[in-house]
Amino acid sequence: MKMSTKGRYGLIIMINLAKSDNALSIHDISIKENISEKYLEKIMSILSKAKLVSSIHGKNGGYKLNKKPSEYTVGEILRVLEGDMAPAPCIKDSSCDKVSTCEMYSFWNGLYDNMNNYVDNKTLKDLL
Amino acid sequence: MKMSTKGRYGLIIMINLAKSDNALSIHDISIKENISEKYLEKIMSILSKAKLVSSIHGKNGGYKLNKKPSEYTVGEILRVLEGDMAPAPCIKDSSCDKVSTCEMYSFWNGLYDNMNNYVDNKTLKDLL
DNA sequence: TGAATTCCTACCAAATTGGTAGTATAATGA
DNA sequence: TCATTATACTACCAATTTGGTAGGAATTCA
Repeated sequence: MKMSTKGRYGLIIMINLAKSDNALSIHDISIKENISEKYLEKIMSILSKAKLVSSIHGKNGGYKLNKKPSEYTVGEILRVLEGDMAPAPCIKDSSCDKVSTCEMYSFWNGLYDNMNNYVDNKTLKDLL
Repeated sequence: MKMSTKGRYGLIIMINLAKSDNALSIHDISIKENISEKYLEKIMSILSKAKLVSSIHGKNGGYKLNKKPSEYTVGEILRVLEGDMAPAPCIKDSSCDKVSTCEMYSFWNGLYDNMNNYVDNKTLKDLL
């Protein structure tokens, strides 16, 4: 039950973008946060493909947010980077036919609701 | 943010033991839950070393709980199998010196509290 | 045109996950 | 006492995930 660096670094990136008026390049963020440019690039690519940020090519380019910080929930950012937070497969894929009698199903489901509720009720702006 | 099979199977095992008056062998549980004996054995060994269950050698042997189901929190079981649920390293190891100014620290800490609170307020008996 | 920048494909090492195999050790009960 | 039924321990292994690195192509600006 840990966040990987992808989720944690991704959130750091988003906070940096939220605090900046102009676009930030990978190079800028790399220096500021001491994360390798190559690894940042990979994380940026995920954020960009998910349309959470948009990119500006060429000189003076970089990345910027697509919405106001208050319009991003932390949940939507983390889900893009880490995938869904369902603690057990039965919560999402319904491949288990024992859910109706399973003692654990409602437990996992409750944990899932709890976590989602927490991350979806914080916006990027709340973190600043 | 997923539970591994170790945590999930481990909880299944504990529920089986909670429902049984006498000791259950790995063989019994393996058949009932369709989990390989060898993998069950590995998980049992973790539970046993953590003193959550005790083992009985020889014929008619097996494993049994050390306490009443109502005296186990689900949290203590999951922590033994999965480790602590701290979503970010800064929550547990204090190796990061930026926590006082970090925008994310209280966010991760809140998530951590939330999850612990949920799993520590359910007992094994609650799951039955 | 040249520098700065993103974009894309590939590769890689280490750790974790989800096991399997074989044998030693202990307890029981006939 | 001895075969049977269990756990205990050590070692191995394949697949996946994590956390990167390398190199070059495409784009934009000055």
